[in-house]
Amino acid sequence: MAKPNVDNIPPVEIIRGVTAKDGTTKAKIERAALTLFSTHGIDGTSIKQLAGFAKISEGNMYRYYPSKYNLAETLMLTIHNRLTVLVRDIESADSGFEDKIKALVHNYCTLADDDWQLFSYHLLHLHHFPQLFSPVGKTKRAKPLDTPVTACADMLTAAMEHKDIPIGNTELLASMTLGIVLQAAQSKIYNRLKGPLSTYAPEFEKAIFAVLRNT
Amino acid sequence: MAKPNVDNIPPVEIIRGVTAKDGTTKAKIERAALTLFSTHGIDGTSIKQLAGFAKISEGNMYRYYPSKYNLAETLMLTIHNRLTVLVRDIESADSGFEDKIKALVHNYCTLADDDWQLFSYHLLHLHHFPQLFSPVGKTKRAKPLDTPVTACADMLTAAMEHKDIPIGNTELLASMTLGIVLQAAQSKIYNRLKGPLSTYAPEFEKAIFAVLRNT
DNA sequence: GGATAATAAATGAACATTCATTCATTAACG
DNA sequence: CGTTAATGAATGAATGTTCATTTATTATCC
Repeated sequence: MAKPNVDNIPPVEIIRGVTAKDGTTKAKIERAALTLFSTHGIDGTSIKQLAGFAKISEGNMYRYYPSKYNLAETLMLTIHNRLTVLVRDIESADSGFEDKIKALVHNYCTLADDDWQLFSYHLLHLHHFPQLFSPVGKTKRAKPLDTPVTACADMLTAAMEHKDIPIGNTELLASMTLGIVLQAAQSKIYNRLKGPLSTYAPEFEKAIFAVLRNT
Repeated sequence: MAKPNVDNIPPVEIIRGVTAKDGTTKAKIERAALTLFSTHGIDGTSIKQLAGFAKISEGNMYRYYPSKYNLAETLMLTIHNRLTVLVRDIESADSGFEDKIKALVHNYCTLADDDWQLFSYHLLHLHHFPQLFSPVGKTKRAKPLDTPVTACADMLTAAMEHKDIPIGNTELLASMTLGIVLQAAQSKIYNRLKGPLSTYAPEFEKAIFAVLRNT
């Protein structure tokens, strides 16, 4: 298998084009990958299984992706960047803190519901790509990748400066509030919660405000 | 690789004996497995790598575990049962709700800190073992396995009956409150939070109470 | 205690199988 | 016809597991 290439990060506009659900061969490969990678892991899924699920030949896979790892990485970058952009867009918007949180929860849930396979893949297998979350690695990488958690932490820092919420450990608060939504998402994957994630958005909002305003 | 055996669940007293940190061969295998499985995944770790890390021969692995999958499953069952027992013990204790939550957070963090490798393995790779979390699978399994989440949900149900907290969706509340702690743990794995998890126990308690008492 | 026998632990090469990837060939299509 | 898409057999490296053999430890007997 090809080695990870940390610097192979397609620009967002290209990324946005991936993971369509139409019947093209590329889409069939991507949907097969999301399904099988999510349930059996990347290393636990073979090219033969992917090709079988997508109902194409093994060799034809390589016309669309140069390696299994590149396929897995591209999919992960897609959702990782979408989520990051989502948070950054809201962060830079011209609205009050309360509205921002509400928009954040709503958009996050909607994005997850829109492509639950892609979202699950991110939730379950992000740790396969250390370069995507490690704050500043040991390598000489000039700019560490932006992440949803970092973006959330930045939002909280700004909110503290504007005295919207009490001063606190931003990394910790970002983790705890994100955890409220993400663990519920995990419970949905495990069939402990039913229906779209958006169903629970009002509860998420209330819980997040409760945690953040806690002195 | 040997297939998963859902019914191969050692009793708790046997489970408790595993994952020592002494220099015995079995312990060396288990520590190597926890380290490599956590970072590279189960399917991403070969017997050769395990043996190399543990500094024993490949063949000798099979004197202590019949297969790679059994090793991975045994370790997962160990931590999964420890966590479940931890919650159940507190649930059945004769103390007030507030004290139970405090004890829960404290013991959970302490257990995690005591064997961070084992805890991380559980957090990152539980989804490799669907039989451990799927509430009631499609199989004719008589008794679905007890889990930490189920135990927490039961605690919340009791608390609602005793009017310690407002009525609500127990599964959702269990997810959200667990998420507060687990996402922080994940942030610690990703080096976004420093020091032992117990450091943040008081913050966890406050956040959990804030969420649970939220009307 | 020291020599010998019995048992347990450990090794690493050998095995069949599976893997990701390549490539010569064929099919589809404008 | 020429170009692109698709196939699936072929390749060699890597995989999990087995096993004959060696080494270490423990037990037995004089």
